[in-house]
Amino acid sequence: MRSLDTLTFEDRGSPAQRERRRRILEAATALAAKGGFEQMQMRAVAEHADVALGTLYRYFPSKIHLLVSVLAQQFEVAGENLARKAVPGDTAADRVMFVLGRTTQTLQREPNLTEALTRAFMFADASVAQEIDVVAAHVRRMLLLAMREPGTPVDVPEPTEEEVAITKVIGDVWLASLVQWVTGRASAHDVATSLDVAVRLLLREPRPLA
Amino acid sequence: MRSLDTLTFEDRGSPAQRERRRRILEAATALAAKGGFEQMQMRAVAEHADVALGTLYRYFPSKIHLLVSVLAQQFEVAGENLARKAVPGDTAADRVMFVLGRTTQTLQREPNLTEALTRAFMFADASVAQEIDVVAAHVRRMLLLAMREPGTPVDVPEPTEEEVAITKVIGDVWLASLVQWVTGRASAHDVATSLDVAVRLLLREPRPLA
DNA sequence: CCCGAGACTGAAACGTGTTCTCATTATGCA
DNA sequence: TGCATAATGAGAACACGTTTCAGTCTCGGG
Repeated sequence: MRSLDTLTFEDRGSPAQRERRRRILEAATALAAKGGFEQMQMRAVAEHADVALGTLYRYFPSKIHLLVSVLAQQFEVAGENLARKAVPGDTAADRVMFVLGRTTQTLQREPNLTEALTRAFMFADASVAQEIDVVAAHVRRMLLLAMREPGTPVDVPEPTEEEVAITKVIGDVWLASLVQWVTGRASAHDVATSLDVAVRLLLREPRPLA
Repeated sequence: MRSLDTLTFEDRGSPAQRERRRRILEAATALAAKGGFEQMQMRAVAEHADVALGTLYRYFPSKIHLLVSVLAQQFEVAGENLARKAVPGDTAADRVMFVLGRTTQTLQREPNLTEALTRAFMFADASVAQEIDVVAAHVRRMLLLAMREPGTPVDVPEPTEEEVAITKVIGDVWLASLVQWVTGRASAHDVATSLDVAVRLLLREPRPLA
């Protein structure tokens, strides 16, 4: 079965097909925002998007694939917004915290949607690797952008191993915190605190060679 | 050794009930070890444990509850083994890495079981908070034990905020790495590397390394 | 314009987690 | 002991993700 959903593949197909895909993602987003993971049901998505259930499954081979694709779409928008103007903050830690705080706030404004997307992301297995990579790349890029001096291109010069390692750790902490938040095991404040601690510990200055 | 509250809960009921509970956990563990999350099916657990399906659900209100309870049990055993002798290593980082490496290795020796337990843990919602807390407490305790000088009791003196924050971050990274491993998005080596990086960054000695 | 290959639809069907029903058995108490 | 209550067993039933299938529609090549 052909997978249709990475960015490069998104533009494939006839206009009618792109339109169907758009309607499906829109319906999935709306339903997830309304009732979270459990209430975003495949039959309901198909109905709202006005496609047959079989067609929905041709476009997205599982509920998890669909939700992770929604997540990728959300991060794409967030990444674009972020790239529009320079990240404020004097130190890397400040800038990273700004980005994390802003994105986290956006996510928390739609708690049901975030719950659905986070759980899907966590439950995804190897078959969703392609979609997962899209999301991971967005996150990595956002964090690297923030760690660099404002105005510096994100990939020139190549990020150091240390920088990549730090973005990985921060991404992990962010994800784990979000999971705790969506499952009601941590408050929004707890999430902010965890991130603050992690960023302070990881990006404290001056950074001795590690 | 009854160090944690679960045991008080676990010991409730008649001998026949405790025996049923034991058989259920045993069957769940065996089935998960054999076929992972998907193949640990509730009907099969009930059959292997020789209880009716309804009874299984009276003891564990969902598959997730059951698997997280198995996880708590596993960590209890691991914690006991760990407490038996002092953690080797000259620095906190060394000792934490030792504990993480050893536990991770144990988990990776039963990949299907670990997959099942990790996914259940990640998928758990607020209704599983009690079981989740047991697991989290075990992890926190293990890491604090390793960070302290060998022989120091883990709770005397009270862990500092910084110590607790660090254990939280390390726990998050550990969990995120495990998720990536069980979903085939990272190799065992990748997990070790992630943990090593995180621990080095978080627990680097105050003075630049000698 | 027509044809054939896919794509789409509508509906049924399947698998597994979960719930429900009701008869039977175990338990604790007067 | 005998009874009220709760726990258990056996199995049907239900919900939702997923698959399948027969028929219909669409579209690009001849």
